[in-house]
Amino acid sequence: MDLSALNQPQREAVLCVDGPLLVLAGAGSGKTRVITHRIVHLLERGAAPGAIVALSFTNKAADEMRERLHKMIGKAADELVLGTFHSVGVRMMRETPEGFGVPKRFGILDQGDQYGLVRTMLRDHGHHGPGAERRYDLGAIVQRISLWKNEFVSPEEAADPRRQESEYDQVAAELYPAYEERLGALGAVDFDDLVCRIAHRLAADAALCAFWRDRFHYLLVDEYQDTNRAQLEVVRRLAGPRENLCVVGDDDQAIYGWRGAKVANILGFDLYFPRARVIKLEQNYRSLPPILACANGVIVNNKGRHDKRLIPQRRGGEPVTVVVAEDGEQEARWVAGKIRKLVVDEARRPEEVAVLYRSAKQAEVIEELLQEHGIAYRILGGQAFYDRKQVKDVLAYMRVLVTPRDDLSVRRALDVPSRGVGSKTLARLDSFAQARGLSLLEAVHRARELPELGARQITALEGFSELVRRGQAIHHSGGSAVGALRSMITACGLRDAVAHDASSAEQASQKWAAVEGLFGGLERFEQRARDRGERPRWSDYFGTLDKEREEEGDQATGKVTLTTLHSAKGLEWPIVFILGCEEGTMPHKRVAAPRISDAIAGDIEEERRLFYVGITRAQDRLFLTRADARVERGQPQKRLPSRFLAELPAAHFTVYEVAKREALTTEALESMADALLARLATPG
DNA sequence: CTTGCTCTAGTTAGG
DNA sequence: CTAGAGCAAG
Repeated sequence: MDLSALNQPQREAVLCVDGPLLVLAGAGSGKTRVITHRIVHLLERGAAPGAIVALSFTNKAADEMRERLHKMIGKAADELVLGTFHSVGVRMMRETPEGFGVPKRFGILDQGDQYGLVRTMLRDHGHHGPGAERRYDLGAIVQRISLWKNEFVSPEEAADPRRQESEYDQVAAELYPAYEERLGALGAVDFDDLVCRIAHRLAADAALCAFWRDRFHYLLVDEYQDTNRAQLEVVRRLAGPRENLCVVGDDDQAIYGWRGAKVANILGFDLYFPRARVIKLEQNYRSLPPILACANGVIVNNKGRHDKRLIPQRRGGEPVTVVVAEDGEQEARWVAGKIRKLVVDEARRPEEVAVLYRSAKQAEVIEELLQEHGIAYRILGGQAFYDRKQVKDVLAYMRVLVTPRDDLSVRRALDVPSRGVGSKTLARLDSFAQARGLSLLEAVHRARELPELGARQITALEGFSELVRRGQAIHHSGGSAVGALRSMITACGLRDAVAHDASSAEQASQKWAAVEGLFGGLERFEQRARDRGERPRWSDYFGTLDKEREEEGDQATGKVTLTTLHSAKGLEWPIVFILGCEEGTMPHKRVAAPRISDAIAGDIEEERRLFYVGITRAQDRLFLTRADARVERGQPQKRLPSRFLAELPAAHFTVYEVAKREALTTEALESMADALLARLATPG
């Protein structure tokens, strides 16, 4: 392998294969390159591809890694164990289910199921519904249970009054054992189990641990600053005394403390692995010097961190621009106008531009304006396509069609659109099915046999039963499953229900557009299978929904990116805007004013890291915008500049005030540009 | 069981 | 201001 493209510390990180290694990889320091080269190096030294495990946090990151390796080593890349902690966890559990104490075919609860479970448990325990003196935030309860599991706090320990600081801790501790029991009864695990159960069992079962240690000889962990306690434990157990472990991360980019990540894992790496070697990658190839000066100037204000800084490898560059607008509207107009100038006048490609913000809602205004200006955009973060209610509903129908024994999906389909089948009827069907060992759908087909059901309910259930039979008839007679799905969806009136729920015609068509997008994805999948002369394997489709979205629906080319700061991590653009650099937004006000439902207190240093992550996304030009006032909850509010702006080194930024007059000038320019464009667009 | 009114909260994400 | 959730009436 050619190592000449690497700098000295990068080369060391690639070659240092014995013992534990911590690579502190600053933003833009060529981290991915180190990981891929290291893997290739291991292979060249004779490691079996299947013995190399590289763990990451998202499927997307894992796929990108595999893609890069594919280019370097070809087919051998397919044998590497590259995946998320969770996906590798599933893989291990499927292979040795008895070792991990799960049934051969265990189910995995998604967040919706999990919430549903906790909701009913709250009710059963009298904390919800009539007579309850308090309404609990479901998410806060679920989060606590999740955090406990990941920190190996047993239900008994959680119930210890000494560790209960709020009412929420009490209620969560009360439900925790019942929740675990219920999971067991369902033969299912939740996402947390995919990691913490692995940790538990590897610790408790020496033979099992030996088996997996023998399989996985070389461990790599990416984004190590995001690992939690359970993930650390999995890594330790798998590494064993051999400690052939390389972790890569950046404590300055730790922004997931609120979901249980422990910066201590990376800060105290040498405590857990005393033999550890530490290599710092500080040379930054991404950004121009003023941007890095700002990044360094901000991040040095944090206390608990590894001492390091970003050293520019590029030259030149303009100072960072701090843009001050009078209000949120003006801020948005200025940004959108600037983007248009960049794209129209300076011929920058839209994909070179990104707009970053703290919370997903901030995208709306920009979105609108970009639409007005006819500039294409894509939105990262926020609610994922497959999490949207309409999409989930239609997907439930699809599952009823192709995997009719999937009770959860039957339940969901039965519920939407409303057809007069509520919780009572469902409970009766459930016990009927349970008693005879039937699936829920079979019980629905035999609704007539249930004497306790009302005539209305029976009619409704028979309607549903008929709907499904027709769909299945089309599907099984060799017709298109998606065609069958379409006819079911049309017949059941889901579209009307969506229209009815929406608050405007525009919103209705937006929501339905998501459904059409899903149909499109399903059709392409079906078509591809046909092209190969096979029957579509829907279980594969359901298993790779996210990838489908990435490949089909989310092409970045020709589009400006709008994203939350969190989702921006790991990405980069030539031109970056960061909106709302104000107290209350960044740092977010909830950090200063926590709630009793907050399981983890906010952390000002984490907010600073988030800002730092934003800054370091920019390659060439960076605009930090803020408004002096903003409409909040319908009322205008005065806003103060973010304290982080005061940390920028004076020599490396300039302030640009969007005065009223200039805003007018901007608009005047815009309308001139419009006129010009219109003339250009008209032939002759 | 569904509908419509009232109340409340309003960060960040992923498997 | 607005979306989602809970509650009381049809």
